[in-house]
Amino acid sequence: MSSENIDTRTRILKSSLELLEASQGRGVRMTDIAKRAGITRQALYLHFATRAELLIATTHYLDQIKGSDARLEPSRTAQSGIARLDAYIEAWSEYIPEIYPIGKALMAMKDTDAAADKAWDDRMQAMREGCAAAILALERDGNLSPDHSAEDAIDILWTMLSVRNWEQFTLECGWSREKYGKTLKSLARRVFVAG
Amino acid sequence: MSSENIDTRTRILKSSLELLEASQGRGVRMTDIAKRAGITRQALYLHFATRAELLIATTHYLDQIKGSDARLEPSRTAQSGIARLDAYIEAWSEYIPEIYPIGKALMAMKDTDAAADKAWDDRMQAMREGCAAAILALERDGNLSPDHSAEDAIDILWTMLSVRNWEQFTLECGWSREKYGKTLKSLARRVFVAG
DNA sequence: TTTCAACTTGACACCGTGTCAATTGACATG
DNA sequence: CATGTCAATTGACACGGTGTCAAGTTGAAA
Repeated sequence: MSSENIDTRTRILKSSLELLEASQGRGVRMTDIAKRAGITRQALYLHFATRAELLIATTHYLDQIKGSDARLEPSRTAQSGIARLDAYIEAWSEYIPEIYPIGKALMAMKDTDAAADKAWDDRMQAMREGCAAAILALERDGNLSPDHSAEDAIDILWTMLSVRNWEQFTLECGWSREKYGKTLKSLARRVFVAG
Repeated sequence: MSSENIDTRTRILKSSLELLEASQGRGVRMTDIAKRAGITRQALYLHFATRAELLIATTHYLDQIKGSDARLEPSRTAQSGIARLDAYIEAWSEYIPEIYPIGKALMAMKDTDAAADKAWDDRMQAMREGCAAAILALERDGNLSPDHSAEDAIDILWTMLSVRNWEQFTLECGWSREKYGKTLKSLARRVFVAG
């Protein structure tokens, strides 16, 4: 096994991520992660104080190995507000499936664990920045529909692009990634672009 | 106390509902419900086999006392597809805040309890019928935007009106009930009505 | 050869759900 | 009055999952 001399902490994060991905974030216990990392459950606590902390560390690990969060950036280079909106939705639709499993696990703890709640909220707040940037660019171009204030438009885009919505479209309605991306882009144009 | 000779089952349901409403569906335990109903936790199980079953019964109790579900009907009498869409969104925006607390509790069990999962899914499937009726009426009028097939439009409306979205708009974005209703109606027109 | 850190073993606490057996108290019926 | 029934009580326990603790092992570095 190539993974034998990897440092333990990393092996834990890798195991955590693999299990979460395999189960779409549902039903992954500390025991399972420990087993897969080749250590005891108790040893997990030598590296992470709580399950929430481990889950949060797993998101950072994911970002680090996939550079996922960086991929949300390129939309900033787009010229027009419309292009920026499109680019952002495209990037986001690639990104969601990757964080979904770990996001799901974190969301499941929202109600009982303040740390998990905050960690996920922070992520969603960061994603809101991207929505705001797109809407503001649209406004600057004079292309924002007069139906909504910029603030409202941001709320709407942010909600349209929520992970819960992605979950419903893909998992419940059976939409493909392509259909999701294509439809949300068209929806966003229709809702936010004037005329 | 006027509630003393009410039949126990009803007293339990009443307590369950009150506690769920008071806490917005979060952290209500069997013990709490029993205490409020004036019986022991164990006695709860003489009336309901599981927590999920009690929660589900609570939704029926809520429908019964508030006649909430019936209020989703009047949109059927509306003339045009557009009026129907409006009426449905209006009724729904009145309805959501009422079922939200118990819905929240049910949703929290989705991942671990199959019965709760199914019960909530059934509700959402019923609500989808309303969405379908509105979209189909719009299509019959020749007013459905050519951007979407009827099926896609139903998926989209259904997701737009999801409880999770309502939660985000009102709880996270701080929208009032009126703003929610008004904005969703305007959004729906813009997205679904041709021209 | 000692020392230290990482890890193991095994036990235990806490919470919330669900279960069970034995008991109590009220009420109805013969 | 005795008997039975029914709803509820008391007290105990199981289970699953998280988190904790004390004592022991192992391997590598100093």
